[in-house]
Amino acid sequence: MSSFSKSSTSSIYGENDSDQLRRGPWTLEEDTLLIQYISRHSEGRWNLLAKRSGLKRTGKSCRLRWLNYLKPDVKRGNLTPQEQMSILELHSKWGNRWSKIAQHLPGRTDNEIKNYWRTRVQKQARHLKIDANSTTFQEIIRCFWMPRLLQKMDTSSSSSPSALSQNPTINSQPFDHAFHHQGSASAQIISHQVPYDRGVIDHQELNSSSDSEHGIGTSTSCISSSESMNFSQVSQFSEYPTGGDHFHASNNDSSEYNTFAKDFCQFDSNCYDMENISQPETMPAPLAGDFNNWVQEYDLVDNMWGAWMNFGNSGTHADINEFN
DNA sequence: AACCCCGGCAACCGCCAAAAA
DNA sequence: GTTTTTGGCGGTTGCCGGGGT
Repeated sequence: MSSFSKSSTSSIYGENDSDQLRRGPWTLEEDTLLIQYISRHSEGRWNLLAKRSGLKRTGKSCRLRWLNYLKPDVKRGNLTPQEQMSILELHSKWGNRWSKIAQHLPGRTDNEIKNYWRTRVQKQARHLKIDANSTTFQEIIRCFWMPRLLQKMDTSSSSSPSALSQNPTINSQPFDHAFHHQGSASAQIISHQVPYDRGVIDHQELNSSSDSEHGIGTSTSCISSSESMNFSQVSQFSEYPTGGDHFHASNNDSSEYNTFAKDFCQFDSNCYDMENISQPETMPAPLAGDFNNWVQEYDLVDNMWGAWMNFGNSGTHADINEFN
């Protein structure tokens, strides 16, 4: 149990001098005190501020409260698709450099971005039983999640040029091109972009596509990094079959496939939930027990399944045509 | 209605680097 | 040049509200 809960479950003040600092949630009075003090003396010198303002808080606590909550330009509310897109893209470049990422999202704090990543993005990784920092998951984000956001961005700004082109942090061209020239359904984008039926990966293409300076979408290949094709992460997919034989189970008799399908559909629905949009009519979620029909109509899941098989087969590619 | 579970988020902690003494 | 203080960062915790049973 943390010291925070200790103080909050008993008394907010301790027994001795050093414990006379308040902890836990801020009250309206404390917020007012802090705002008033900063309006008169400006921010900074947080320890001094804590002493002189009359707040029984540490300087660090005051700073945190101000920067993450009280500061006037702190933007509150749900992250827009554009902001989500930026986070995904910038995190792929910089990793957990939350403050650096936050600098590119005006009004958003590093804490908020960190929370978004942990509660939303990592949740998807857990559903798919993948390490959120793995190359594989990054590819899934790039191939699956980002096109959804692009779709949302474009539909929400239909009167203006492509929403993506308005985001300076994203190299929009390839996705933009894919979006406008391959149809609006994300399933189409994905099925065209994912070369899962390729047994050999073009490493020249891989190298160009993993150009970190340009970030996402610099290639039409979704399984793009050479690292991801080393199959060194097979152990991560131990719950999924590693033999090519399983892939023939396009009928309902493959429990492994069904497990994968369930997880994938959960991932899918979570993506929709996250963006607060409804699934397009062109790609409805499959009904329970009707998954195979859905698969045959929309080649989304079997593409992903093919990807698993590619990983699991150590390079022996699965023939996704067997599905259709 | 009561209980449980879970996700979101505010706030804390430890560590480290830069600035100040 | 050394020590102390301050500020910033990333990781973690636990409260709280909503939904499900």
